[in-house]
Amino acid sequence: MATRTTSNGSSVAREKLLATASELFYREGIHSVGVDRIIGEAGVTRATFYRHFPSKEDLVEAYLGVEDANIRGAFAAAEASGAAPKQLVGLVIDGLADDVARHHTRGCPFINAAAEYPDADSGVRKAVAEHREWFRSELESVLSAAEVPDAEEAAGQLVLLRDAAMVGGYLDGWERVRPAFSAAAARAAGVQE
Amino acid sequence: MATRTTSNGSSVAREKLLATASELFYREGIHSVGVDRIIGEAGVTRATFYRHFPSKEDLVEAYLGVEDANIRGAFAAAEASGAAPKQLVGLVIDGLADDVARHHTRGCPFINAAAEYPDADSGVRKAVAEHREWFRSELESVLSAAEVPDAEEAAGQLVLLRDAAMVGGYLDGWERVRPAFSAAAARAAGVQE
DNA sequence: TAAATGATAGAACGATCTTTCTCTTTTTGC
DNA sequence: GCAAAAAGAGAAAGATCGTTCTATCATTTA
Repeated sequence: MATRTTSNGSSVAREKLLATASELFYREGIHSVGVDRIIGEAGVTRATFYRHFPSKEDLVEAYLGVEDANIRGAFAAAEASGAAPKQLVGLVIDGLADDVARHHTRGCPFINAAAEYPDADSGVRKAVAEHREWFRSELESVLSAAEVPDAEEAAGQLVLLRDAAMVGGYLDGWERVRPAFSAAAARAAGVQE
Repeated sequence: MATRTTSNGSSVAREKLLATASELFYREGIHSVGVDRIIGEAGVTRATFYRHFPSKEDLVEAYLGVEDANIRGAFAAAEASGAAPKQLVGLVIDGLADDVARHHTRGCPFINAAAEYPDADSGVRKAVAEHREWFRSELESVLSAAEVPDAEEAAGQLVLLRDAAMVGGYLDGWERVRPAFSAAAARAAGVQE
């Protein structure tokens, strides 16, 4: 009786593969996780895997797509909360910190992926570049709306700080990074701590 | 007539292996570079490789050791320059920036390695942790000597900023990161820009 | 000079990698 | 209810992975 397609028309096997791979790629790295492992834990056969993803790299790109969509969703939710522009800046910064502390304790999926893909022309690196470009401009528009002076420079600093928070949270522990991040982010965005 | 040991008593083959591996590991990632590739480019045989490094992981740790030694050397050179403590802070910050801009354009070797080694108990991750611990305390002592108020917090911020500079320099290009890094680093260390 | 060490050369191990294939069963869309 | 599509099951390809081995040759050390 088990259905084979999910409510939004996608395939159950595909979604299971993507969820399993996302978890494994993030937790253990991309080259370290083989296709056998993914299909085993997803409870799916090899043929099914290759029906949905022509190659492993397609799956990797889909994984980054999931991470990208998650973050875009978080921004969209914050913006839909009806907060005033200046409040939104604080919400975004708190949201970034909360994300590092609770969900991304193994570093940034994009930074980690880039460490494994040196070729800047590869699909993976293009996905990374596009995500970062979006993130930067999204921050800039939030800061602009809040009338932060020199929003472009401030956005650049926030990108910098979030990269550092991701890396430091992973390698040194979030508690050790939190004070420096909070102070610097608040100052960069021109809000009181 | 070619000698088999180098001037400081080490083995020529070992040094060639280490130099080749360091280059390849940094440029292309660790799991992406196989032993065959390393011995091929080093012009050394498999048996020689395993004589000097019982396993690939030993070579990886030796590679991180080289990177660690390079940075320690740079700090030692700056300290031996005879600059006054307050000048030394500026020298160090400039040195970090210069290093990112010129030598470490593929990111931080330690951060990249950690992305590929999720097990915090592994030898690689221990090497990463030790390096970061040393780096942090070294910065703190430089800042303390310059009588920077709250050197511990300032050191934490500089670690953060250097991580970010490494990552951002690799993924976004150094020119895009430089302004934010320079401004934030100078402010964190309490020196004028 | 003799013995010990280090390096060369190359085959080969078993494991794992990504990918392709055939065949059967189940579910979906019309 | 029927044809088409999706998934299950499993073998197997071919490549590469890290590692071990047995030889032979060159160099260093005693």
